[in-house]
Amino acid sequence: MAYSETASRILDSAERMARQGGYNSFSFREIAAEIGIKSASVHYHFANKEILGAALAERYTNRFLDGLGEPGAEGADEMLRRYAASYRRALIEDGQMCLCGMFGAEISDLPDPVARQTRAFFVRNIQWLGQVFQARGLGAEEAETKAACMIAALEGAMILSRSLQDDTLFDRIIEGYR
Amino acid sequence: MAYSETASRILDSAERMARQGGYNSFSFREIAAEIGIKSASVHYHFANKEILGAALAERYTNRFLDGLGEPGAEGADEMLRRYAASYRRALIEDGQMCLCGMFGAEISDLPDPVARQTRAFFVRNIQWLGQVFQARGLGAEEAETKAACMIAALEGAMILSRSLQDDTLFDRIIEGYR
DNA sequence: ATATAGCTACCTATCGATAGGTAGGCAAAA
DNA sequence: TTTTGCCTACCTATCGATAGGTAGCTATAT
Repeated sequence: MAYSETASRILDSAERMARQGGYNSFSFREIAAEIGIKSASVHYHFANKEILGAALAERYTNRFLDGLGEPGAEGADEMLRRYAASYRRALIEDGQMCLCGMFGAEISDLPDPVARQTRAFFVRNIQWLGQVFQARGLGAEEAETKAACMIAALEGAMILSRSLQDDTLFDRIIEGYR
Repeated sequence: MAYSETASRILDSAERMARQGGYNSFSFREIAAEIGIKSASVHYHFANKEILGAALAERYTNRFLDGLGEPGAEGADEMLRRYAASYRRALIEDGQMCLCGMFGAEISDLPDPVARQTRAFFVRNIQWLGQVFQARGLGAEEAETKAACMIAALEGAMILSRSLQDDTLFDRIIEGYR
């Protein structure tokens, strides 16, 4: 899906808000005010909130996986290091939570299309990381469990580091994965 | 703080909603409707939302730590097993997120009193678990990092298991800690 | 014993602000 | 001439919060 200039700016704005306070923290009005249009015009680009929310999660997932490249592009150790570095960038450079970590926490209250896209983020990430762990010689099942372990640790590390306002905590937590 | 019958029911109701959808997902009106009083009466017990939110996090933290007992009550391995089991209960029996994991994810959007109580949850949990890891012979600093690691893994495991609607995933993720 | 005063735990009614969402118009581009 | 992208001008529902009132209990003072 290629988004127009305005649609992209809507998504940028919504993503920033959602990564700070979750699904209920972005609104058509606030997005519109931020990018300089009217809230009715936001509805022109995204008919309703669940469509916007699902688009948010989908774009985030695609960008995230694109940023990772192919799981076999380099040696397994290097790919694991890269994976952790992606989360580190999201936390330290953007100063924000992982969008799908946030949505995942509140998933039971999300409209179905948003919940489905959120699940897709985790499924695709487990697959990607699972391939890296398989390259390290693990069986398919064990590799997926290891992948889920690492993703859980990274999402949790983001929550703790942000809560305690201590970026070095994130680094110390993920030290085993670098 | 000892709460009256009604105040406790308000907290119960708000906690359930907050653990599903975060800080913005509980409202005075909905709580009131659920327990059979008017929203103005909820304000009688908790003057405003940030006071209610902070009380929520404080009660949750106290209950959680009370449920754990003293970190030196049994051997370190047993205490670690108990700690993980507390999260498992919250997830599997209640079918809900950790309240402070949820608040932690959205901490940058929370009123200060709520954010402070949320931080207190993590600080006190790291201290508790840190003592267990020290009992295993680790130095104070290393023990606290290990503690943060484990808490991060558990909070993350809750998010993944709930998102993917797979309770067995939680167990597989925390297998190393049991 | 009774009047006074204050507290508790609710109520009704309403406030301004904000939420998501819609109908219909208008100007420029295709 | 139709589509695109925005606008004005609304709507209904809900938000947190407040004002003012009431029934019933308790404690003190007369």
